[in-house]
Formats: sequence, C-alpha cells, structure tokens
Amino acid sequence: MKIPPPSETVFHAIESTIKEYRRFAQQNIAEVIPEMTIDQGLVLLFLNDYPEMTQREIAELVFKDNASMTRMIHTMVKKNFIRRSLNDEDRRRFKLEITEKGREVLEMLPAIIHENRKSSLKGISKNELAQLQVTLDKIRLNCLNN
Amino acid sequence: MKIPPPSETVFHAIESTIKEYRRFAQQNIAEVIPEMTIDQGLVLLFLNDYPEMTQREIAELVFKDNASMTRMIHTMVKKNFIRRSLNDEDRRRFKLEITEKGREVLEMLPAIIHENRKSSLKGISKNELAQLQVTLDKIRLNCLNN
DNA sequence: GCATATTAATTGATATATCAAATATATTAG
DNA sequence: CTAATATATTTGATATATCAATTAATATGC
Repeated sequence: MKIPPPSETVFHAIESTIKEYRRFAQQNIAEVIPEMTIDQGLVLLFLNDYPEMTQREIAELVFKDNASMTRMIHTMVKKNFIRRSLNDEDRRRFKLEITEKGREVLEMLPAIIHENRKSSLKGISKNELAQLQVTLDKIRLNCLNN
Repeated sequence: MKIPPPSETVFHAIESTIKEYRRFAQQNIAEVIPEMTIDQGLVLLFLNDYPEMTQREIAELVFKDNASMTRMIHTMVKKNFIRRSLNDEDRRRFKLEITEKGREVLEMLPAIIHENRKSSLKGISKNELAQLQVTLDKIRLNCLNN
C-alpha cells in the first residue's frame, strides 16, 4: 500500500499552518517581551480574567495537559510573571497571582495578540472561517470517538 | 483591549484538531508498534521511498527543522529502526539505511496510517477538504509574509 | 466516621520544537 | 589556488507534550 506524502494531506496543511502561525506570533511577542512565549502569554491573560482558576482549569482553557501546565507555571514563577501561594480553602490547590512585572506585560499583550490574529486572517471572510471551524470540528470529533 | 478566549478562535480549533489527530494516530500505531511515534513512522516511510535523501531533505518533507531531525534520527538509530553510515561522496552528509527491524515495521505502517487518515476524515466531502486546504493556506501565507 | 473514591498537582521518562552558535566539509570568486 | 561563502549536521539552552505513576487533600458511600 502506497501512502501519499504528508505534504499532500490535510493533516500536513493543518500542522504546518499552526506551526507557521505560532512562529509568527512568537516572533511578534518576543520583539516586545523577549522572555515570554505565546503559551505563557495566554496563561497570563486568563489568570487576569479569571483569578480564581485552578491550574487544571487554566490548562483546559488553553488546551494543555496538567503536567505541561505544572511546568509552565514553574517557569512563569521563575521568570517572575506570577507568584504562587497556598490556598487555605482547598489545600490541594494553589493561588496564582500576577506580579508587578506580569502586570506590565499584560499592558502590552492584548494589542500584540489582536494584531497577530488580525494579520494572519487577512483576506479571509467570516463565512470561510466559520466553514473552517466546522470542518476541523468534524475531524476532531472523528478522532475523539475512536 | 479584551481578547477572546482561545477556545473561540480558529487557532484553537486548528491546534486542538491536530493534537487530537496526533493522539488518535499515535495510539493506533502504538497498539501495533509500541516504541514508534507517528513522526518516526513518517520518516521511515520516506527513507524507504527516497533512500538517497539527506537529513535536511527529509526534515523538510515531514515539516521538521534540522535540529529536531538530528535528534529523531538519533533515537531511531538507538531503537534500531535505521543505521547511519558515512557518505563518501559528500562527507558532510550521512547515509541512512533501514534495518531489518525497520523493514518489519514498514510492513505494517501503511495500513495503519491509511486507516487513521480515513477514519478521521469520515463524513467530510472532497470539496470540503479542498476548501479546508485553501483556507489554511491563506492563513499560512499571511504568517509567512510577515 | 472510616474506607474508598475522586480531585489537584507533581514527577519521571521520553519525544519533540526552536533558536542560535558551532563544526566540518564543499563550493566558488577572484 | 586560497579566501570567502555556503551547506549539512550537530549541540546547548530552553520550552513544551504525553503517558503513567505518585502524593496529598478532599468528598462520599455505607
């Protein structure tokens, strides 16, 4: 059985698109905030909007798994974007607080992210985007149910 | 400026779809060939079809960067799927040969990959897939040119 | 109330990604 | 030919992904 090269499959298209977007977005963020990654940026934004979230809930929102989130939080604490303290109501959880430095970053992030999204979607109609979501969802569900 | 949560963006849809597909495909491969990853499988298939390829060329085909490819080749050698030897025509390059064990794996791979692709694209028309490719390509190009 | 189950987070092992710098070899311009 | 340039691969540093096992705390069934 002959397999078409990945370059001809939708999977390759999906993967290369998201990689290119991540590279592009990362570069634009790094220009302004050198030591911040896209994923860390998203986590920061969410912590700001939902300060009470547990690591698990944030992980789910930004589509990471728990183990990855634990490690991301560690590096974000090490870089002094956030602070972690015990949560007395439920001692399995932690309180995650944004530091002063984290707040400064938060001032700049939304504009960059907005611009990234906007310029990478240039020339694509609302309809087309909606259709994209629909098709991707079909694929995702096919994979989930197997 | 308020940023929509990633769960509402196409980027999230793209990323979660490819992640779900990878998880699904990996699981199906691991059932038959426990110590093989999807990416290693693709590399093996390509080496088989194009035995003369350099690491760089294979990297490009499977959409990896050189550094990642170097490391993938190392682990594939360690797992005894391929063998590496010097290339006398150009001593910067290496010759990559598939081992007996690699050949056995190659017997099984195409059927699994084919089935993975087929079942994850169930219920999606040719037209829809083509449209998906077109839209993704627009996004990818937007990112590339910035 | 205690045994059992569930939940939150962590850890270890392994694989991969990305950037930048380094190494080794080959090619080319003058 | 030789100096400069280009190419193939590697390496180091850092970040992330995934699975499985573990720890610690809380919730629940009986």
